[in-house]
Amino acid sequence: MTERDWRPRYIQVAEDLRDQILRGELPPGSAMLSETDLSERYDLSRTSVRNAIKQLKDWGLVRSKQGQGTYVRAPRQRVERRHTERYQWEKDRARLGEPERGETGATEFDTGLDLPDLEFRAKYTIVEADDNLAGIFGVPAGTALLKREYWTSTRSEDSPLSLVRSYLLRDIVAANPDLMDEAKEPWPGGTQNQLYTLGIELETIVDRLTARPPLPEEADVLDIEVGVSVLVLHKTSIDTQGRVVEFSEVILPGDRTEIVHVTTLERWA
Amino acid sequence: MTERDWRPRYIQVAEDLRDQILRGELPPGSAMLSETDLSERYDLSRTSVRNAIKQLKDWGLVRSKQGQGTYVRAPRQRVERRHTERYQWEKDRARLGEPERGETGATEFDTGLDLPDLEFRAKYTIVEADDNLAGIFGVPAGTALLKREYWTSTRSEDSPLSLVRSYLLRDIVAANPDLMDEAKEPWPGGTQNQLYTLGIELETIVDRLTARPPLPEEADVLDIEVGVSVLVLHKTSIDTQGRVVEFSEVILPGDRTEIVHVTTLERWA
DNA sequence: GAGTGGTCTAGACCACTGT
DNA sequence: CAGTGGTCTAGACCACTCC
Repeated sequence: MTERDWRPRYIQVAEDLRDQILRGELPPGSAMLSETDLSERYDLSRTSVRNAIKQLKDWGLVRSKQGQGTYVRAPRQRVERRHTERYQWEKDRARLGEPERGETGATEFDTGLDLPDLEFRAKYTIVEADDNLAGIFGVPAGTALLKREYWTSTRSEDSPLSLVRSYLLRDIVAANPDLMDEAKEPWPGGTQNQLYTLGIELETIVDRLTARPPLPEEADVLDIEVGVSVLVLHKTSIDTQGRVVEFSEVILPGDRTEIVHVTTLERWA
Repeated sequence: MTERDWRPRYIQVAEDLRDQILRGELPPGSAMLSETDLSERYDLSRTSVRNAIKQLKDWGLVRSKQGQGTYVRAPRQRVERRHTERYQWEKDRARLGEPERGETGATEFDTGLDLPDLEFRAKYTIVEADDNLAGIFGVPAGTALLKREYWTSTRSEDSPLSLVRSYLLRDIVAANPDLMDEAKEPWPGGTQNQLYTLGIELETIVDRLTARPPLPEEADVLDIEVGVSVLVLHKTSIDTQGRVVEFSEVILPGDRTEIVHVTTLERWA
């Protein structure tokens, strides 16, 4: 750390520690000096040192555990979600019989993931459409919807890869009682196959993407610091008749998710 | 604020103020009580009150100005980036003559925005490809690249909508000296038209999206708090011969940007 | 000059984790 | 138990803005 710097001391400390982490002197998983040690080391009060550590948390570089210490975060396994290909792939398989679908070896569902070792929990409820959902589906507010919530994770890690809230019109789904039974999840073939059993063919899927800091409960469930961002995906599925048949909100941890979209352009003559 | 709560006082204060903001009792733009006033009001030290305010900043709800006060942030105008349509639209116009392109009334370029009142600054430099860029373009490390940096904003607001770092192979671009002159920006017709003057036709565009907290300098330039997220878009443009001809990194403020991708599925027979 | 937020100190007690 | 981070206090001085 250089002398004579006009910036706040705690920022200088934060940057010094950041550089140590980025240079690999403080490898992922290693413990930092304790706050009291750091305050001696940098000749600062513990409050200022905590300020510096707060910065590092906001940058997503460290995490603290009460009673233990502060550790350098390991860059976690990043997961690619190739939406363009995935949606078509799911559609291609939606009409196949269950054996063929099973043979793909993939647990296919809403998240677009096809890792072989996925695990998830589901919860179904019936809710009434609020103004926002009513607008999306083009139905009156108060219309009954089937709300499906998913917590998806890989078996190897316990922190979920995604949180999903998915909505379907109850009156449409009711034609196949199996679809209203959360115990039937994971449905082999995914949502598009579920819709196929109702005679619905999807034609268009619209992804809308934003980023924001996680809500406290999301940070908790996804096992991320408040200083890490989440991707918010609003996915609208439209069938061949132009009806909105499904809407889902997917919350993804920004530090481990990469969403891929491929646009193929028409050739010039 | 209810009595008897096991959570930290500063969190309770933050939530109390958050609720006041969400209920509209503290409208956007209004000043909050000063830190000293708040510490009297809640019977807490100024440090704890500052802790609460830090929370509100992390949630993106308020901003402080030294010497003035702390103000409720106005929810900013959200900008939609409809990538799927945009890329094709840009390609359709790339071959038109300049008059026709001008007639569309849009300043078209890399960001995918077509607001009529866009303003931006550009900076061109020649750099050598690092390992990462070399891998993307499939060229040896050290190959000369034209690096173009853009700061885009609307004329009505002074905070930029996006930061763009775009890379092109210098040896390809050199065929048209106009393209290496930053004073020629904004190029009517955008990047696809620039490439057209070199005889290059794009066929595929790959968008890769992630979210993370902003770096300090990004937060500064985009005028967002460190507690607000940014969307990071890595866009790779591939021509009809499968060559990567452009790579760009776009930084977008997560609180005002929504990226839209439309996937059209093939019809069942 | 008065008031604001930004930084910083030198303490204190607590909850939690290890041994 | 000792050591850790989490919370909190009651001060202080500073840079900045507005009047």
